[in-house]
Amino acid sequence: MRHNNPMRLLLIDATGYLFRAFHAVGDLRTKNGKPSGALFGLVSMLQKLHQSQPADRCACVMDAPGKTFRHDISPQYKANRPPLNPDLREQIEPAKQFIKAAGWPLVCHRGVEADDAIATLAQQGKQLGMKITIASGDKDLMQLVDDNTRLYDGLRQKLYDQHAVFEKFGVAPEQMADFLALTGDSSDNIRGVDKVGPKTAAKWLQEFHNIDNLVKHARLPKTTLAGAAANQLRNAADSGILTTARKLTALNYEVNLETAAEQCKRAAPNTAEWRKLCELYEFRNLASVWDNAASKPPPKRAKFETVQELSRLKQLVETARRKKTAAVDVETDGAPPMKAKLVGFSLAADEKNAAYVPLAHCGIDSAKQIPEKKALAALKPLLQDKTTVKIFHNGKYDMHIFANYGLRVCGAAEDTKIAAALAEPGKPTTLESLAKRRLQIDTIPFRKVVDGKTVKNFAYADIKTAARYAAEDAEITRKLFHPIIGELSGAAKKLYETIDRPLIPVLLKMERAGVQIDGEALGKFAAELRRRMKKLETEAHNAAGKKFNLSSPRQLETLLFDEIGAPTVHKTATGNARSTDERTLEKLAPDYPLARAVWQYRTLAKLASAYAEKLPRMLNPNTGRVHTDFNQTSVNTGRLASSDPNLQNIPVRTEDGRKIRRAFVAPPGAVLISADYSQIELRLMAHISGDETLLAAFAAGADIHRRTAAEIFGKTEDEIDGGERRAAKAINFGLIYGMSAFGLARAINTTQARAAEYINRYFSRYPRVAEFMENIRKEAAARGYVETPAGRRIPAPHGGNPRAAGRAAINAPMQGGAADIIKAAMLRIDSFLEKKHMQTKMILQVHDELVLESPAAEADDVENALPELMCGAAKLKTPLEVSVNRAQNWEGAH
DNA sequence: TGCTTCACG
DNA sequence: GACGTACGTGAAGCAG
Repeated sequence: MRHNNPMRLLLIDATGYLFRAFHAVGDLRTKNGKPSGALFGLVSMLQKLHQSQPADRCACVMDAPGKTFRHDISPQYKANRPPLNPDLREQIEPAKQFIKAAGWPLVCHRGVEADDAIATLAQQGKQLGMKITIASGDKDLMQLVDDNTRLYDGLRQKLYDQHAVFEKFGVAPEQMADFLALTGDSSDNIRGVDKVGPKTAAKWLQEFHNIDNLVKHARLPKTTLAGAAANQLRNAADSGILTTARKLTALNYEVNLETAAEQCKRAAPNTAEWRKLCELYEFRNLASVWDNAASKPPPKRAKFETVQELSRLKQLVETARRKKTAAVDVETDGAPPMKAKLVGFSLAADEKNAAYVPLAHCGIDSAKQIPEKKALAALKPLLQDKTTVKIFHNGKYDMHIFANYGLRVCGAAEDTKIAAALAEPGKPTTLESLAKRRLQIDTIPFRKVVDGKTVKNFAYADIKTAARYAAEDAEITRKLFHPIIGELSGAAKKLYETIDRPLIPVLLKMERAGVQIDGEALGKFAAELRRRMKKLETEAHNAAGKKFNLSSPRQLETLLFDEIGAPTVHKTATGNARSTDERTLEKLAPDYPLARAVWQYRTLAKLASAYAEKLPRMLNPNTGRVHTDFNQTSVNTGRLASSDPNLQNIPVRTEDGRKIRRAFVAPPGAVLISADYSQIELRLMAHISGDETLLAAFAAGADIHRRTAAEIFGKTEDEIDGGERRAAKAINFGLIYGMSAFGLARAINTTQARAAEYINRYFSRYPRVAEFMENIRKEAAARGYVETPAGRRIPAPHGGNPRAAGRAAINAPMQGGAADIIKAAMLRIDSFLEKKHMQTKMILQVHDELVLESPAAEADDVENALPELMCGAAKLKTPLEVSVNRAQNWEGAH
């Protein structure tokens, strides 16, 4: 037995996955009609399992035809199963072929159910001291969980240990067989005790531990087990139903298998066979999954060097220019991009060498560093060489740093982070994770170099350690470039070359331009907010009868629900607490002064701390402006995200909130111009669905909500009242999110039945929209992704709540499509401003809105040009519409 | 670090 | 029969 480093055994319930995939993926077929959905689901799951649950031994276990010992116990066992779907049956044999081609040991024996084979292998593994993971979603297998055995539900990505089993069922794993016998199992046609469901079964087993003891107590003359369920328990015990059920739910740990757990070694994948199968079933994305890991040797590592002589740096620059490619990476003191100081840079000038050039390290080893000015002067010809490709990973950051030193990056620049986000949408794009995933290289973690304590920032790292880390970053970036770029094809390649890559310098300009903030006005407003908060705090303390922290949901929960006795409105998302969110407080406000005071306090607290006080602190002392960071890869749908500070969530909905927006100002002699797309996501829905009624409404330039109301309420637009228009607006809004009757009912404060009726009427008036919703759900499940009209792939969530996944799939093409369009518009606007040599600058993007700062003399020309620049960014079946306004501040320009 | 809440489109 | 309940973010403040 190995104690320190136990062997890991992975047992996969392949039959279970095949069945679940068959229902989850839906009707996917090859072009000549062979069903392939279940296979696709199973094979992708197996491949993911292999990565997420690494193991020394593993087995794919499948059911085999034939009667088992359970049929001898009860002839009814599984007798209620409908006949196997022929499409599913057809996929069982190919599933085995895929498993074999991947090199996984396959365990499949006539007369042995997968569950029992897994139990037997797990038992063997335990005796050998292995750590066991069972990959299955089947609750029958929960009984195998113990100190060394976990169950992993790959579809839901949930790992069950003893604690998690108890959490879910209310019983320990070793009680699961009793639990299932009591509740019965309709899918296996096991009759349990009538009137006993999971709650009662768990309650009984918590008190009496097992069935024998439970039945014993149930038969005592003075038993506490009374009521209908207890009577049924005695009946089931008397009639033998319970004994039979218990025999059926117990797993058999001793079935005959030809393979022992110890021998379940994974063989090398047969990549030729695998490719053949993938071609046959048209799984293009899966064909090459084994190529990287198995057949390719780990890449040769570069030689790392520290450059402390100017002449050597010049040599490297020459090499890079001769090679026409260089990977470049900067190291800084970690300050925000506009303020950060350069500490050093690294350069991978060819495949074999990666160099680090320390510039501003401050330890005892720092004497021999090339003077910063000389080093940058030597680097400049490379950064500005139009014929040499500069490869960065998140190049916008490096460009900021160089720009801080007056150095512009010109000519071809590539970005492995942006490219990776398009090549493998949804996967992490950090250098570290790409190195691991694509090159099988474990990089030195940044934390190992800069721990934040003894080494405050990169400048304090000793040069040797710093060089190893930094040179590696350049090496990895260079190694990643060709494979990632090579993988981009079709729409992804076009998006990279024409949208996402050219957007980098545009975003760089926007961030560097920043936005002017009236700090003084914000300071005054903050003081006012604090005064109003103080009053509300006193009110709340009086209402509560004691002092407490109004910002603590925990304290408020106790006060409101336990001490004051307000009714719970709803639980929090995790189900751990009674929510005190806005919805709750609003509901309780009329009856509970405490709720009303905290509700108002919260609103003000948010405005004060997140905006009125935060924004002036974010002013850059050099520029006197606020500079955000636009992130191109953090949103799966392709939207931009803004952070440090986030300028995409500046308040607008309330009067107090708009005061914040009023502090976003144009400098003297300039104006702010805001241009926003009207209903862009709804227009995309019209475009994608092709619904003629909806397209016609947009083509006619109708008030879309009024028109929708007229359609669903069967009236003319003139007859529509305010309430009806509001309802229609909520529906239009909800459509984009894949609404449910529940959600709509809540949004417009009506009954679920009425909301369902509205939705039905909508779909009968706009049938192609209903079709689109259904198709996109299916497509997401079948392919694992959906696409925007420009072909940007957005991964569909898998596992978790399938309804939520469907909604995300509906939303993605519209949210992502709008993002593609506004990005294209930004590029057009940037080119326009450059061509006209204008001083006007784009400064903000808020998903469907662009904000520009324009000298008064240019404002008319810009305002006139914007509609065409933005509306011409995409050709849709419906016209795009933009509204443009200008003012001295952002609020006024809206 | 995770949870809760809340600002935006 | 319970559960959860519109999509996508970033950030603050609390509590452990």
